[in-house]
Amino acid sequence: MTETCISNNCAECNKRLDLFRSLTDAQLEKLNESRFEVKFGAGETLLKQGGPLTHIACLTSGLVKIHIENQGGNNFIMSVVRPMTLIIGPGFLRDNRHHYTVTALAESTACFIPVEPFKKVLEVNSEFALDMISFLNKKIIRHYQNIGNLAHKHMQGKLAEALIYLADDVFKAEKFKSHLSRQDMAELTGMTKESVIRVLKEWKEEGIVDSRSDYFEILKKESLMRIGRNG
Amino acid sequence: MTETCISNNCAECNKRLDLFRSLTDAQLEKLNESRFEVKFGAGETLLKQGGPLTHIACLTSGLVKIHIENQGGNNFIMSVVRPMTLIIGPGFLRDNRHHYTVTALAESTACFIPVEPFKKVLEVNSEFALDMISFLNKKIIRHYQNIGNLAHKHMQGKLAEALIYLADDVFKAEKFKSHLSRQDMAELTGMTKESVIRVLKEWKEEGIVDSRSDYFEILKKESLMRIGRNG
DNA sequence: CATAAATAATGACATATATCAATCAGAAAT
DNA sequence: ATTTCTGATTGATATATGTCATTATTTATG
Repeated sequence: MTETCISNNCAECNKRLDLFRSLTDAQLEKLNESRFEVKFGAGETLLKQGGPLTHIACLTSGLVKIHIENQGGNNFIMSVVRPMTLIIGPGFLRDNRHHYTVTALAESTACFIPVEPFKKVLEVNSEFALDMISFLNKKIIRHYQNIGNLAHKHMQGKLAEALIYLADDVFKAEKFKSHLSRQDMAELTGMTKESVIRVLKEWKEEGIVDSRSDYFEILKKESLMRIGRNG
Repeated sequence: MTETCISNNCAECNKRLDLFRSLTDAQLEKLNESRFEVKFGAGETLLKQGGPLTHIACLTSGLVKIHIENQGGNNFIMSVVRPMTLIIGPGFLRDNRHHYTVTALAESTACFIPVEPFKKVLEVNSEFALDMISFLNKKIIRHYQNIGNLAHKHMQGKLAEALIYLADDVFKAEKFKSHLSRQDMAELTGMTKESVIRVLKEWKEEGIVDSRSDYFEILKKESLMRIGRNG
């Protein structure tokens, strides 16, 4: 472990990343050599859209949102990311710029690895390269969901899909503390915060979803899934 | 050339694909061995969402749309694809299903290559694998545009972005015959066909875009880009 | 050429959702 | 405990866009 490391998660983080399962010890070591960890407070920016993509990041603790910023301050939250997830933007092997911003939702730590050694390892380990392609394809499938939701669904459908995404893919529980404000929920769904509030109120009255600030509990999963499906 | 080949494009198509630039002759031959070509009429389906992803496709002539189908018949057109483009969906190395449908907009021919030899070549040629990652990242960047447009832009902004996409990325000209119906334009932008018609009429009166059925001519590119940017 | 069919265009109307302004509640600070 | 501040909530209103019905235009067909 290098002395730049802050948390004891860090030494192990590469080994625990599923995407790195095919790496040899020597290859892991190559990545670890130049790795360092940084701590972020809630609201702080880990990576900035438009900025240079010099490192890949791995969240080791906390919670972050990945969002694209439009002109006019209109954000869209692409995903909410928990620890042990690799963050590598589509600028990699393209323009080497960030195409999204990553912001901490809670106090978080992230491990940074320069792209060069990462690229070198991809070049010599084809199994890893295929895993990387699979990893990107998974992200693309998720984008299709986003696009399908935004293109034609009504508020209820979009919010239902967002809550199911948080429950199933992010927090893996029916009750969770999201660390997301109403404004964040709006940016996750492409609605306004007022509309989020109104739909949430409606569902609380109907006993479908209970919510208090950033805490959510899905009470009638089936109903919510039906609302999501039917738009 | 195998005897299943119909057009003389086919024998050369792999060599002309930019993505295949790093392949050796032997690797190209490996892909060519099991390659075959199929002809499609306008409106016919090349690949069906949900169906098995057994082959990758390369459009050799014509024009196709790649679209995702929602329950309730709500489509969204992700991209319009011209010849010499590889079509490989995100089900590759994941669930081996198609996550979108590909439909011919005009009479088209496509070359099909089984995924297995393709995967084998990826395994032995790391430069090719990196090119593949770059190719996927390019698609992801395009998805971000789609998402940004759908999340917060008004009709004029969305339609402007769509026309600029067609002019710059697909047809590479300010005048083009799109082969897209008003319904297709609606599905490309997440609007209704009536709204597309109304905005197009408005722009014809203002001299920004001229249009007759599936023919478009962008007259004031600057204005259109401003509309697209400001939403 | 005449007819049918499909697609495009128009207009009237409904409604979902954004916008704006005001109030409320809980957290943080003094 | 009191004040301050931020975010949540509510309500009134405006408006963008969808829906539906009708007519026009183009394309296909016998």
